[in-house]
Amino acid sequence: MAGLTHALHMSQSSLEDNNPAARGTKRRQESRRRLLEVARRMFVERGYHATRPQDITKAAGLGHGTFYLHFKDKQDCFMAFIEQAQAEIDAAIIDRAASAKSLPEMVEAVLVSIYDYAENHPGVLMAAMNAETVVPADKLGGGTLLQRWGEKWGELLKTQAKQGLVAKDFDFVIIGQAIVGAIHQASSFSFERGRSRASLVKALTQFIVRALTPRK
Amino acid sequence: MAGLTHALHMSQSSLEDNNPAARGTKRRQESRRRLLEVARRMFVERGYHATRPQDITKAAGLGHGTFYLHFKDKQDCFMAFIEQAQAEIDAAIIDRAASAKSLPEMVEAVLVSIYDYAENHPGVLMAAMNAETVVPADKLGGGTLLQRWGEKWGELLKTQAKQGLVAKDFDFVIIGQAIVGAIHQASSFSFERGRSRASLVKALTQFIVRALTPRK
Amino acid sequence: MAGLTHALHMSQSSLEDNNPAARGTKRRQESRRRLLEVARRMFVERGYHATRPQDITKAAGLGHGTFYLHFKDKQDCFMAFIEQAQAEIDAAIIDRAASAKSLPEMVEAVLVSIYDYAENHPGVLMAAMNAETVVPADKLGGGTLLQRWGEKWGELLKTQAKQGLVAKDFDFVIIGQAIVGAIHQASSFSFERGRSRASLVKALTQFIVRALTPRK
Amino acid sequence: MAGLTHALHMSQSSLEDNNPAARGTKRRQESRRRLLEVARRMFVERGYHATRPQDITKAAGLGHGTFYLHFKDKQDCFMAFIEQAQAEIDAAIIDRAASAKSLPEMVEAVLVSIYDYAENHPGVLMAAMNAETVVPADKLGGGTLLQRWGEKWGELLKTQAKQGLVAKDFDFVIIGQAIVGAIHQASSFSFERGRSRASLVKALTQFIVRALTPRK
DNA sequence: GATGAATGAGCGTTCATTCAT
DNA sequence: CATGAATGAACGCTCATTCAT
Repeated sequence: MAGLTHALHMSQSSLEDNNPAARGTKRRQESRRRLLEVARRMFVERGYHATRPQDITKAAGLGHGTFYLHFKDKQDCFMAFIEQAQAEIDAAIIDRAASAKSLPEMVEAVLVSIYDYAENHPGVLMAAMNAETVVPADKLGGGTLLQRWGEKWGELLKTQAKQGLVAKDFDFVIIGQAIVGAIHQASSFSFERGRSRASLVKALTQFIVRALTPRK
Repeated sequence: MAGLTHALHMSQSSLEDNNPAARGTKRRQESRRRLLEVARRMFVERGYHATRPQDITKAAGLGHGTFYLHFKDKQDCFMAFIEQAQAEIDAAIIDRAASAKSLPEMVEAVLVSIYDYAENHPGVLMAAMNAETVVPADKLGGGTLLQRWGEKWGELLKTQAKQGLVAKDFDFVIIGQAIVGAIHQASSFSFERGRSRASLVKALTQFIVRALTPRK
Repeated sequence: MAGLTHALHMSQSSLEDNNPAARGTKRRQESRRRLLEVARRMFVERGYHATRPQDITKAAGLGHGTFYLHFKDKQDCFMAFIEQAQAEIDAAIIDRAASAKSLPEMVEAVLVSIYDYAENHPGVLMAAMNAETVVPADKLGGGTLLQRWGEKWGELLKTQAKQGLVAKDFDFVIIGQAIVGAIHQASSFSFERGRSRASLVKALTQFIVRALTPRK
Repeated sequence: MAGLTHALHMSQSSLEDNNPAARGTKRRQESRRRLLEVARRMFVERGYHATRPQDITKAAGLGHGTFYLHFKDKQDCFMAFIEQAQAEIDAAIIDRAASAKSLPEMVEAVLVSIYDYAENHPGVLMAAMNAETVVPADKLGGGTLLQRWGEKWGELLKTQAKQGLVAKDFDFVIIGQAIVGAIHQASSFSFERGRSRASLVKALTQFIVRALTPRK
């Protein structure tokens, strides 16, 4: 499963800046942290359009203008949130998937980690996935979160195919997308309908494994 | 394929009004038709937030106030558009899927009809699918378009399973969602990347059929 | 003196619009008139930067938004005021100058009419003259008010020179500017210092006439 | 030409402070000097309203707060610039005019020195002349730059008249203003239109000398 | 003396909606 | 039935200034 570990290392730029001058003082960093924390909560709970910079700063206990000390504008703040969230999500899923030993195990590991993340950070996953409905898409690093996941799945499956664990006659680029699409839609549905996580994991694993496993 | 034909008969409320007084004259109906036509084009091209009622009425050659003669508010207009679009999309897909004779044929028929629709009505499908990012979700009839499609697929597969055309040991509710999710994501990706429609149809059909076909 | 009568016919576009559709209803016209009237007063009394669109609409007894129904933005409103004022000033001065029979008479007529206008519309003349400190200059029609006046004086003097009323060996383009500059500065000074109008008119006429009159 | 040499000795207050405590260290003086240098450049290039204290301190390589260590507020800084500029301009013009031997020579000397200064310090002259459109006029020492120049011209001409070099029957207070007005307007026009400096100097000298020279 | 993060009143502007005509 | 002028709450954002460090 090592294939998953060459994770995405993108868009960390605004998360940490090694230039000591730009990194800012402790106070500055603390303000930014609080703003981003509040912004995250509000973007998730109310959505982008219903969240005003004023609301964010007020809830963070700061003045209106402070917002623009840390973010170019509202959109910039949203993107900082999205990048943070996507990095976090990627990390959470990769950590678990990396330890998987077989195809079923991997599918399960990914599903479980997604489910865990979604439970522990309600709404964040969905916000991250719908980021491109708010920001002109090309401003986000390399397409949708789902698309990037799909690409990783594709690469991963290609590797697995070489080892004979997955049928070789697939268009892995498309199949990668198909799988993450299946996971996404089935998961949102299950989650929303309050269905048991176990049944979801079982059904999806079964579906994906059957599709991919090579036949004699 | 009859399973698919009990289409959605929901939320027609604002499409036709049975109150004889309000049903209106020819002129009234004509105004509404033009408004909705323009609204559809604008919602698709510019998005919900970038479309103002003024823009719609102006492009329709009507006065601003006329908008509120036909729609309670902007959201109501958007929902009318969404309902119209969803009905249209459902119809377009059902028509073609209904004639399929086997699982592969059906998968292909659905894919082809989706692709055709998307090509002939650029943006409409995506707008319809992202409707819930604009309207509080519970106001839309019975969840997401994708969810409803997933439910239909589920029912359909259950029927097919009884006939032995599909493996019986699936949780069809979840698998229905998984399939439409796979289709959606793989399709958007292919479409966006300008990949050939044939390769998409082939890959997706292969994937879905392998997953579902019962093994000896 | 007919030279002065081919007055400037520029930038009337926003003062009156012959397109019946755009001309608007009586109510619309009335609103615009009131806005412009108040705007004029405020721009003159407080200056451009200290006048907020809100102040204008409030004093005009209208809602904030109404401002933007009639003017693209604050600057557009200012320019409408400037154009109105300049047209008015031009008219006021031309009317009187047109009846002059000799050089001294003409100088006096112009001075008197400027003085009259300045007294009856306090501040307007200065606002009109300093318009280019507020608007990027090239957006105003053909340079400064003073420059345009200077050009007219130049043309006028050229005509007079041909008739032998004015010395022929002048660079009339520059002299035109010099004269209006002299008038402007001497007038503002006199006006501000509360000096008698008669002494101003006498001194300036004397100065200009002596400079221009041909010697034997 | 001694008349011109009793230059303006006003409003030096913020240029040097005789309070020994506040006069400050070398470092302090150096900071102020740099701020004023940058401020001057920016006020000239961008104008008062488009220049923020932040821009000044940043370009000067100082912290934002430092600005208020040296200037009460933005307006105070602007006035310091204006006073500096006016003193500089006065000096530049007086130096040259002081050596003139006759009326034509003097007029020419003044024109040449103004032109030279304007070329060597682009925009400064204009900024200095329009200072009162930015600062409430009465805060500037003794009226407009142009007015003060006009007053000096008046005094000068009175002296010349006593010597019989200039006609005696003028209201020199007004004529002084008229002359600087003529110079200002003709010069700005020529400068802006890219006309030759020689033709300007010739035309203006001719005009002024003819007006003032006593007749037999 | 110097700093720069923080401030918040205030800016110009938009737009969904109303209502007199 | 249709109109379009009018509305005003609300928006995202700026910037001269303060003050704790």
